[in-house]
Amino acid sequence: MPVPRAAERAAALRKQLDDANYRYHVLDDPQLSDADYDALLRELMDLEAADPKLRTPDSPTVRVGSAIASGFSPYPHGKPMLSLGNAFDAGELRAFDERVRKLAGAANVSYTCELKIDGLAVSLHYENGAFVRGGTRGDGSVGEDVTENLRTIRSIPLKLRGTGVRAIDVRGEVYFRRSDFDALNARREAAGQPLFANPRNTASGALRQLDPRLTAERRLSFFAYAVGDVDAAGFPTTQFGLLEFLHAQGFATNPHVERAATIDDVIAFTERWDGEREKLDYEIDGIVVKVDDLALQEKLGYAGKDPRWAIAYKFRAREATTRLVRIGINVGRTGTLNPYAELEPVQIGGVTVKMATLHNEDHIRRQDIREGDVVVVRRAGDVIPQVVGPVLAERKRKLKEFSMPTHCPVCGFAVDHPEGEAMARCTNATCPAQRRERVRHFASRGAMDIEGVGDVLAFALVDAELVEDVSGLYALTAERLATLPRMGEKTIANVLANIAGSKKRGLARLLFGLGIRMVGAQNAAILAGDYGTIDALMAASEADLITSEGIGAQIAASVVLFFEQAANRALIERLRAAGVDLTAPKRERVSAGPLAGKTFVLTGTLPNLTREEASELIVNAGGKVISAVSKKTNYVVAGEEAGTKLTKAESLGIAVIDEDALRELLSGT
DNA sequence: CTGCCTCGAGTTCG
DNA sequence: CTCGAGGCAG
Repeated sequence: MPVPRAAERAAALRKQLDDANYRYHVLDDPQLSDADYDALLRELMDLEAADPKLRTPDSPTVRVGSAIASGFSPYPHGKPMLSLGNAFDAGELRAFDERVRKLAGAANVSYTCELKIDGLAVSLHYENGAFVRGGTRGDGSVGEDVTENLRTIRSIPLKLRGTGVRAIDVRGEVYFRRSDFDALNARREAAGQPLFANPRNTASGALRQLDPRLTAERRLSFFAYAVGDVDAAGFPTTQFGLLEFLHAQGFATNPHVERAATIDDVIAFTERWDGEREKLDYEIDGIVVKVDDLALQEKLGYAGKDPRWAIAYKFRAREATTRLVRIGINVGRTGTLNPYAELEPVQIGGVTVKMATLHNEDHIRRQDIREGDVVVVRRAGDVIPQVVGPVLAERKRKLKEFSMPTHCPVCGFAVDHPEGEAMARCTNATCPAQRRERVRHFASRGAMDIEGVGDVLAFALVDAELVEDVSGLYALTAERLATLPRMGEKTIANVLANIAGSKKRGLARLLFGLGIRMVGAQNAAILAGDYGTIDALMAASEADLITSEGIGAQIAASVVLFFEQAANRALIERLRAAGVDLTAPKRERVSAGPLAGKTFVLTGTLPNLTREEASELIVNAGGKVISAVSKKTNYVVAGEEAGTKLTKAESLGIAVIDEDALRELLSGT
């Protein structure tokens, strides 16, 4: 016989832990700290371990996970689990509404709008108030039995709280909270394990773990939103009422649900959440719209597999999975080896993505990305595609780990990868890839701004050996250009005129164009302004150079090193002989002006000004334009489609102004 | 030495 | 836009 006091204590603990779970996961109003919860849970586990007879199937201790399964048995669904038709814009929602109203023979139909959680649909079966088993959606009629894993999810009640329910199948979504996902990845990073790519695929993997203890560690969550077969008294008559019913039974239901009286309200709901979805602690991929009246749902019925009474409005995707076919290597103008991913083309947010940067070797290893993997691809800031990580569950066979080549893929020279540095470099200064990139950079907009000499022509010139280094551009003749394909008379004349025109861009742009390591547009302008001529700069020692604002030992050393090279000195002489302006125009020091001492950051697209124009106006008024928002920023000028800088500004409480407000500041009013 | 503020470099698609 | 890393103030 168990000691009665132990049995009583176990029952009391169970009740306390159960209540704590309910308050935390369903009511979102925790009253017990995590540490206290863990202490109580451990006490109960000890009691149960000392006397196995004290164990009950609905004890909170099952949530830490029990025996390892060898595979999953099939889980047949009573009523099939639905798939929904999709709508991608307001027009398709209206068409859906019209169909519904016509079939219903009603002038107006009201709907419920629910967030479509990006997780995995599951079905949970309860008998006489207790959770008995649960399975994944599978093909809708048969899924996999993942009962033991579902037990570990704390927002799934092991006992129903209400009475009168004899049997019920509750449907809902298992998902990962972003905060739990980030914490999991932080733990993995600390342990040197590869990171998971996104919450959805990780949740899917976690639910299909054979060892429930691993599932328990992942901390999944659950929202209930529908029922299958049900045998209960006092069942609600609307979808909205159904959600309230589920909540009363102890299920977490999503709080952001609304009744919509008309399709216009539905559309307003979808638009609102498309903008606010980033603010949630979980990912949603759309809005589920259902006819609110359950009797009307029944009447409308099904068209094939899809119900006629519900539709899923899908947001434009920001993320997709595709296969990574190959990892290629580009060589940059500074010799950096830049790995990139060749992808099977995939649509993301309306564009086809087939390439994405992989940054560097470290990044690839940290994410454990390999050729042949199925990967998650995202458009960062909705523009530049990036490979977030592999979907490990899809890695069916062994794939080779990535390693950076030890020799330059273009010229075959040794690759230098200093300890502790992110980038590997080709050591050959005359590497054809580097020469091509240097010519392209020299002609680019921020540098000498030679229209017509973009990457295609720059590469062709180097490959055809018409241009060996940037000074070669000034030695080009019409006859030589004519030997290249697609170069007609007119094009040739234009290109030559533009090259000639670039001779008077001045020292600052030229310095930037030369591509000295660590000398970008900003530092080039500072050096040009301080030294005035290239001869003065070439004569400067490291000690001289570091007296310039923002120039430290490393940059100074890089500049000196560049001008020490005989090849570079010869290059400068050829530029001089060609008549290229090697002096800086007088730096107009605007220390007064309406914007004196103020710093600005530009983001987004302004209605009437380009970024360059806005920047020039600010500088001419004595202000300063910097690239990143920090506490020292005075104003953020935001236009259409402003990015993360706007968010940052808001969080730092920095003044955000539009173009009109900027003009007011400029005019000094 | 640390933490913040900058700048440099490479980035995709239409 | 993002990441890495240099410069510099505290």
